[in-house]
Amino acid sequence: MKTSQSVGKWISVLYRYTQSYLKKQLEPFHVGAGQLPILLLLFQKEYVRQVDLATQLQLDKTSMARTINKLEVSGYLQRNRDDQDNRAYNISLTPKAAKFKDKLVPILKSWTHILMRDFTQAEQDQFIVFLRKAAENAENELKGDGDATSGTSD
Amino acid sequence: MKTSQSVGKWISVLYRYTQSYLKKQLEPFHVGAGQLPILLLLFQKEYVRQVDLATQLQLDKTSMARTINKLEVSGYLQRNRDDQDNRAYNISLTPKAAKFKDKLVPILKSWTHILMRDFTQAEQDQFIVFLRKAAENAENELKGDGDATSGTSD
DNA sequence: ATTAAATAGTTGCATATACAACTTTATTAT
DNA sequence: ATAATAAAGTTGTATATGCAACTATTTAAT
Repeated sequence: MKTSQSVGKWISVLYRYTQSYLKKQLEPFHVGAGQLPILLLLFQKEYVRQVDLATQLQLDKTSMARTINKLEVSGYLQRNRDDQDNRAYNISLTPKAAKFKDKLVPILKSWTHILMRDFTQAEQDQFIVFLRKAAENAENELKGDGDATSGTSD
Repeated sequence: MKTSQSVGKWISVLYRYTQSYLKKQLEPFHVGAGQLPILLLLFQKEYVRQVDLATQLQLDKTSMARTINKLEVSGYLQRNRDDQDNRAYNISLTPKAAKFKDKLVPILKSWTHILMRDFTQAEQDQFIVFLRKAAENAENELKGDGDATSGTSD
């Protein structure tokens, strides 16, 4: 099998399909697909500093700034200056966002369900293991992990 | 394991890391990551109609139009009106693109190697099977039904 | 304390991409 | 043949995202 190209290709396809599906499903709520990860994280944390959102979601901080801005304008988030650090914002959900949770979670589950059709539970788990491992490998490469020796052999 | 969110998340992370890596590697050649799939396809087909490029790469035709335009401006592609159909363009590589192949392929391979570090060959194959299957499931959902059995060629 | 260096955020600019609406050509149906 | 419909491409507009450069603060160094 010609692995060289396929991984990237299918990841790209899956990414775009996912964006497309979520965009459509989320239309009634005036939320974009890119905004979801923030909400999801905040369903669990109460409040998080903006920079930490970027780090934890592995997004550029400038993208984060803009995405948060959209969510604030549409009334899902609020920003408060951190008492300790006057540069930082603490981001937290509004009641509107809390109420939205019950709509959002099923949408996400439905998409996962669609993607994983005909996967056994074991396969699903294995798939996720692969994805995480690949992501970790990617991250080690991009933030210089030093050992870049394995390069182009094949 | 919490599958519901993870698949989408890691796909997104992998997609973005891939774009980032390729962008950097391709900088010297003035080619963007989004332009690669077209070149790769044309390394194998001599010429392809614009609309077929979009279909085969599973990209929107308007995105395709713009991407092809960039590649034409930077001298990698040429468009010729189809003799039979005066609406259609046949897209083909320029010599510049042909020469670029020797640089491009290793870059792609290196990224795959990075992602697949510590994967056995069997795991790599399995991973690809999962990705394709998920993509097929997604496609079946988004385009109601239809033939997602692109199979064989990649 | 002052200054230098690091951090949190923002803005400008660029790429990748999709959807809707539109133009130009082809194809089909009557 | 005509009209109606479909297909190939393009343009306007919007989202998601990253990098460089910049501002405002905080922290570390001397």
